[in-house]
Amino acid sequence: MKPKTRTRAVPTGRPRMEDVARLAGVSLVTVSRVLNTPDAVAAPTRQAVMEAVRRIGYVPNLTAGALAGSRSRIIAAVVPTIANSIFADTVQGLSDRLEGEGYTILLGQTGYDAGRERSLVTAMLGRRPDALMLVGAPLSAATGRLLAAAKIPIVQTWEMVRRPIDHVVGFSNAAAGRVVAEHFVARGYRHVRFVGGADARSKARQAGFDAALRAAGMTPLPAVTVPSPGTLGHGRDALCRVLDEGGPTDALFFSTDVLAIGALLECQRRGIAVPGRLAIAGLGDQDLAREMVPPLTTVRISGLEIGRRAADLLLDAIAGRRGGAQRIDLGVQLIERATT
Amino acid sequence: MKPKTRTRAVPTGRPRMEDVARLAGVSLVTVSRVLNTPDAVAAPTRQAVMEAVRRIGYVPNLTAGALAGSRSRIIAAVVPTIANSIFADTVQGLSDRLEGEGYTILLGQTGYDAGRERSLVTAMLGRRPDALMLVGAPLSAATGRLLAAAKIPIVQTWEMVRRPIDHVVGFSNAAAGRVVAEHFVARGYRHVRFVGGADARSKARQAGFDAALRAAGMTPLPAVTVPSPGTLGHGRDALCRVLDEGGPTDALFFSTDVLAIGALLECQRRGIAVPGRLAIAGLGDQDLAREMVPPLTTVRISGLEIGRRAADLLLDAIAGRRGGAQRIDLGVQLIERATT
DNA sequence: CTGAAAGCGCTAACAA
DNA sequence: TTGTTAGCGCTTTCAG
Repeated sequence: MKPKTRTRAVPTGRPRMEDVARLAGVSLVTVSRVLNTPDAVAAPTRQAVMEAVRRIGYVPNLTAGALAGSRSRIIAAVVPTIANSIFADTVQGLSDRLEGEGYTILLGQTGYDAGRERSLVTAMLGRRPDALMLVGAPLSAATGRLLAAAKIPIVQTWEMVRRPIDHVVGFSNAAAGRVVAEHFVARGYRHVRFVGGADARSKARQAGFDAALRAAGMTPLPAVTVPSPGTLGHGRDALCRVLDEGGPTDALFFSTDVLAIGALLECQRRGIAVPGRLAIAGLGDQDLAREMVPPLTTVRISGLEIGRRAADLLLDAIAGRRGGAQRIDLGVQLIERATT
Repeated sequence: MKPKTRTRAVPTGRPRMEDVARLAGVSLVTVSRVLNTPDAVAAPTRQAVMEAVRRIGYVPNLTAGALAGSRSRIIAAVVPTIANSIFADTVQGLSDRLEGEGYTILLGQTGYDAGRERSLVTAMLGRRPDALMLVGAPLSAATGRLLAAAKIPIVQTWEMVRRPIDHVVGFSNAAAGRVVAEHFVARGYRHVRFVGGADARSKARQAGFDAALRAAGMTPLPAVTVPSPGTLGHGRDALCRVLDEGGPTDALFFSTDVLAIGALLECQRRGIAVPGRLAIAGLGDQDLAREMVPPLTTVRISGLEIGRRAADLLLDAIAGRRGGAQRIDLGVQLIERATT
């Protein structure tokens, strides 16, 4: 037994392209072509190869393909959190568009933590994705540098980031705050207040809200800060705090629908008339906002659409279509319903 | 200029391990060791390498690592849908546990479609994940074969699959239906009905529900079928259908909290007394179920816990700990609240 | 239209 | 503790 070149690296044992080639009686390259550029191969050859693929249950090793080729066909998605959140819609939109194009989604959650974001992004970049989507601005400069150095198409979402790394698909969070403020003013509310998290988007909504109030000659009451991500419980707690303080508050703008609905439900429990005693507005226009009794006034934002547009942008960028960095502002729209 | 071995494959242009090695004055393997098994390298060497890594902003190519080594450090997660769904919690739980261990999550959605599931699983398996989590049983035998042939740890969740591929972390959907049925019987409801989707888990809940009713000498009214994934709108529509038919229905078991809440809100809109005129129960015990007014009777299922346990199981299996296939039944618990 | 050769960037065995 | 060597499974030139 001649010990021909002892194998060092560990083989996987799974069928390889070479096995398919042998069975089909063609060379390995031909198999590769059938799989990647079928039109470049004669029909009979193609069929023989496909048959062989089927027979041995060959599943191409995309890791090897990614290493050898230029593209990994992986898109990374970085969101603050996925559970009970509006970002799930964005991931869905992104994924729906991309799966059909042969891309796979790498998902990561930062939990609004800068350190976690950094290690997450490092790990994802290590997979050499063809593009990356993230929500908002990086939580730290280090992450920003990492992203910029990656030299791949990047799309930031959910806000019109000031100094974008590359593309942006979002809306003005300040404008969202403004339209609610203007609505409150028009409705005659005078003691209004913002409730939201400490994250950048929430702060931007608050800033826009406060600025519009001042422009109308009003002084916003101090904001109520809640943890991110917002939950129904946080919305309820915020309402309790406002009520317990016993101030003159007559309208509340919550940074997200979830918070607003948590508060609205607490009002129902306590028998507080909405909007009679207290007006409530949210942001997101989730299904539940429309279905609530009474239906919630909110700012319409389509997380799904953000995801889809981000996907389209990334696809174009990967293909080398379009010129420079795009900045897509999806705009905001106030949906006036019964809680204000 | 001697044209030494013209490069064929396309280099990425990003710094490689070799670049770090040169700068640190060590060999390539040493860099690899510093990154993977730092304890196997002398402290001064390690520091020199780390410094070099920092200087040139080296991000290890995990694709190359996966190809050369045995592990990809990728875990695939296959769920029906992620937006507005209980599965988002499971993905979160899985991801929370796994990220800390250096794994990255590949996410895919089947949309309850067998064909899409098949191509999705093929694509994911092509990335050679170290393990895979999926919700329930494969939608087709073809997917099942693909999964079994992958020879990696697999965990099926959200149901105690009859013939599992490998591990299972779930609960008995039939038992969930049963506890609700028994509760309805005990409460004295006599004209009860199931509302749910056409997916396997929903059907199992219905079967358990119907069986328990028959065991109590009752005949369940025909079930109302809604599309999967369930939405608030579907719940509302189902309620409308039941009401329009004008039958004697006095209690409704919805396959998910979302459906139940959609119906509950419609009851509020129509001024239908719950549970006076109609009792409503859901499944999932999402935050909203507890916060609703009145709070919803439901079956507690922790999607987060399912994800966490699945992650733990997979981690053990990858490490070679534990013996055969595990079957973890998290059980079901009826949470009696005010809607029944 | 098909094939041969040359890597992609890294890890694993082996030796020093 | 560190270095050398031989691949992992595929795509990409370049020839034919």
